Amino acid sequence: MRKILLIDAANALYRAFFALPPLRNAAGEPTGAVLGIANMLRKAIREEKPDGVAVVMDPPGGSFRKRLFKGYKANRDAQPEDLSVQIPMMRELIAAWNLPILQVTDFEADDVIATLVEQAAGEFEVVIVSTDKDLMQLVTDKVVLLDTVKDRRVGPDQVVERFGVTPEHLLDVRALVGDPSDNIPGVKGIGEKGAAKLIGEWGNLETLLEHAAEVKAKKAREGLQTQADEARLSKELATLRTDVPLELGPAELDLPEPNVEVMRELYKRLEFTRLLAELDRGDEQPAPPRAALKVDIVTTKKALAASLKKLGKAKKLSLVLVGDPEQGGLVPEPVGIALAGSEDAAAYWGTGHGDLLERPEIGWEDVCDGLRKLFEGARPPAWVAGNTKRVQTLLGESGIEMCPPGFDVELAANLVDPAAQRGTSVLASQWLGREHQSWEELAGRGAKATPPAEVAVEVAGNWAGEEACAFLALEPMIRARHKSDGTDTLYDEIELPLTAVLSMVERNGVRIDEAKLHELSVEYEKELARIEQRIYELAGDEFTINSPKQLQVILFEKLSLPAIKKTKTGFSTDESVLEQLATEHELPGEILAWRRLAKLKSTYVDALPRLIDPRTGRIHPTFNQVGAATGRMSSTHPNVQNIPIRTPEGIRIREAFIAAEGNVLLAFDYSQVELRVMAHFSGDASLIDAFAKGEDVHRRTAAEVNGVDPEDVDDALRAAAKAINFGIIFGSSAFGIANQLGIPQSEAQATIDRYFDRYEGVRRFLADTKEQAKERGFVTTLMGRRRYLPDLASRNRGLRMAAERMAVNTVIQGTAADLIKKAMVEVDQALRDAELPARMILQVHDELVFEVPPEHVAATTELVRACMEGVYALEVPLVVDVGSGPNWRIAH
DNA sequence: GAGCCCGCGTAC
DNA sequence: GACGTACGCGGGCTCG
Repeated sequence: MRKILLIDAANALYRAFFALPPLRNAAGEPTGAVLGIANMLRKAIREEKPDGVAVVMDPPGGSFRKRLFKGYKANRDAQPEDLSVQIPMMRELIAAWNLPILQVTDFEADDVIATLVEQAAGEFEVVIVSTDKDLMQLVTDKVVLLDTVKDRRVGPDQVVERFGVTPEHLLDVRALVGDPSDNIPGVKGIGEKGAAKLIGEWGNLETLLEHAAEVKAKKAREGLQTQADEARLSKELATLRTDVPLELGPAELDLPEPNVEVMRELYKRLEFTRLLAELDRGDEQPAPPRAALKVDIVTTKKALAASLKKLGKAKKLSLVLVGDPEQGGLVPEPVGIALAGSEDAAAYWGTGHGDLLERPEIGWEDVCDGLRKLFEGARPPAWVAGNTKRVQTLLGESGIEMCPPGFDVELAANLVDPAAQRGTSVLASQWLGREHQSWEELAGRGAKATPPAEVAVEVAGNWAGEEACAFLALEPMIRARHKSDGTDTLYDEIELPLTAVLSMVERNGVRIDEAKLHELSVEYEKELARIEQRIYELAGDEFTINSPKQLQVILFEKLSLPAIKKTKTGFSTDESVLEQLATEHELPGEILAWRRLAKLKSTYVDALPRLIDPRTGRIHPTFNQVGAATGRMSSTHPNVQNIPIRTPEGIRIREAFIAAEGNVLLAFDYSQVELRVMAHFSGDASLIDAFAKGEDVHRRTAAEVNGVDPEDVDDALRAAAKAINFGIIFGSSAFGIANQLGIPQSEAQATIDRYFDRYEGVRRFLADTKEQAKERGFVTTLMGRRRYLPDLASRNRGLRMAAERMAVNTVIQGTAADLIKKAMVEVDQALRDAELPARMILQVHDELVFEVPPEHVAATTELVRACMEGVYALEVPLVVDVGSGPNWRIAH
């Protein structure tokens, strides 16, 4: 029997897009989804050996279903720009294969496929490459769905397994369940399990609806009785048409010869190196999915000695630690470590694995001894890891001070494309075209995950060894990319050395005054209870104050206060709304007061003590060196970068961040760093002059924009100027600024216009930045950090404008991040050189905090300030404000 | 109960 | 639609 292969292009494209890391070629074009399709086509044709192939696509402009039901697919998100631009590339690819594309106006791809299946009935075997549930109704013993990614086929048995009914009954089940992704309503209260049971009992939808009253489950019965029409509509929507007019029938499909020349050019342009190599080899066999790899599983002292001998010869070692994922604090002891000296061989030293059959006889101490032998010699090998900061912190805690790392895979990949931040091991495997699981895929995620210690030592070892080898293979590829992108200096001189500095910052940690927080907790508790009673009195009812949903009922239904703003799910009760309502009723003001205290209590006062490490009595935040797409860092467990400062109640929390016994805190703050960066880039004469003279820039701006003397600028004028200065950095519109200042939009616009008349250079900088970003598809910071912004080319105005704001903001925010990161590396070195005992303990975007004995305050102040101010010669001076004291409130 | 999203609020 | 970058809390929903 002849076999035909039908490719559901949209399904494959979406799947590849979301499953694969967002690869790009050097020209900045996104290519990941097309690579996915290319692999899928190659694999499906090679393995299925079909007699005929067709690619099926949805037509532009939707299908007849939209007329049946206005809401059809209405809740779909807009197609991401990075995906849209890959559709023409996909067409090029299909053309190179010489495959026909079937696309019929007013019918979806699913209908085309159903029609082909109908026409093929009995005469052809049909393989549909798709994971779409709607297509499962077509499955028979001659028609299967193929998932090339997971290598899974869906036949009648799999449908029964998945849905509990045979394919013929699937439509009825789908009618009840609906499909949120297509906005098909279904019947509320009935899920997949319930639907299968009901259809199993009653045979089909109509019979079930007739006997709805007899259904036992209350929710389902009521649903069926009230939503019969929805169910029928859902069924109609999910029913595939088999009468689509087609230019080609199953008998006309064949397996054409691909156009190798066209394909080669396309692969070259898209930089599909592995496919290209395969094409050039004329290789019919696929490249091996896994590198042939040998992992030496070491669990005995004897084997460890032998392994050490072998590894001792390597000039470079790649390390992969296996252990519990960090939950903040100083990470726990790992259960094993993989070490690879070459791309095809690794060792895994297992210690903590609990296999009963082969419990390792070596312990973590033995591993540490081994590592010392390898790394603490006179000429230690270079070393590489996925997250070198974590390795340094963790081994450091075990008493092994590692030399600075040679390469950090996650960091390096981030500099190539900061948006590509998910699952680095997976991403890594994509660069190499090699299958490699993430740890989550191997062991599961969250509560259901197998703890590392319970994963068999061979399994963990093979995984870790594979990853270690992959890192070695990745290094030259990513380095080459850095070189061509111009991110190599940023990487070598700032980001990589910074890992060691941050590792130390995390290990230093911050001392917390637990007693003080406890006091605050008790005090806030009392006050909250008091406000709570008052709120219940005013509301005339008890409710969960922290629930916006319940609060809406009280405010807008019970008290009939005016609803001012909407959120996605209802009416907003945020601060600005409550502020406005406070003029009409006493309750909103009390809610605000309650919220402020409750926020402080739950997020800081009560949460911080729980993070104190009992071994050090301090909190040890984890810094994500590339936490933000702009290059800024972020912090977790806790987030030390959003500790309150603006309100009197909030600032008391800073008093709980204290210096170690016999020390003080020293805080260094870059003054107006982002505005200075803007002055530098724009070359704006007036702005540069203001900074050169050390003036108060906001005051100067207010004076210039309003044509008055700086002495005559009052608080309101200065505040307005400040809002505009910051607004420029954020890309605010008149609307945004008007909102923030509570002035009419026209007035805000007039002020903005006057601003740009006075600051011509700033206007030009904004325009130039956007224009260049559009040309290149990305922006760069002072140190060459890149951020791709594909939405700059979007046809959607909202998306495009947002991307333009990000472009400007990234240049400024990212440059400020570059500067402080560079300063951190240099300060760290300078403190060592000067042998000062100051310890860096915090970074808050434009601020560095140190802990230092009082007798060294003067020297440290001098040295750190000089480093920070001299980090880069901008067109304007960099100025650092310094403060010191027993706690962070006073030091800042 | 775990996991996720939402609304909200904190910082720079 | 309208101001950029983060993290984290409690409520509440879904799923098993």
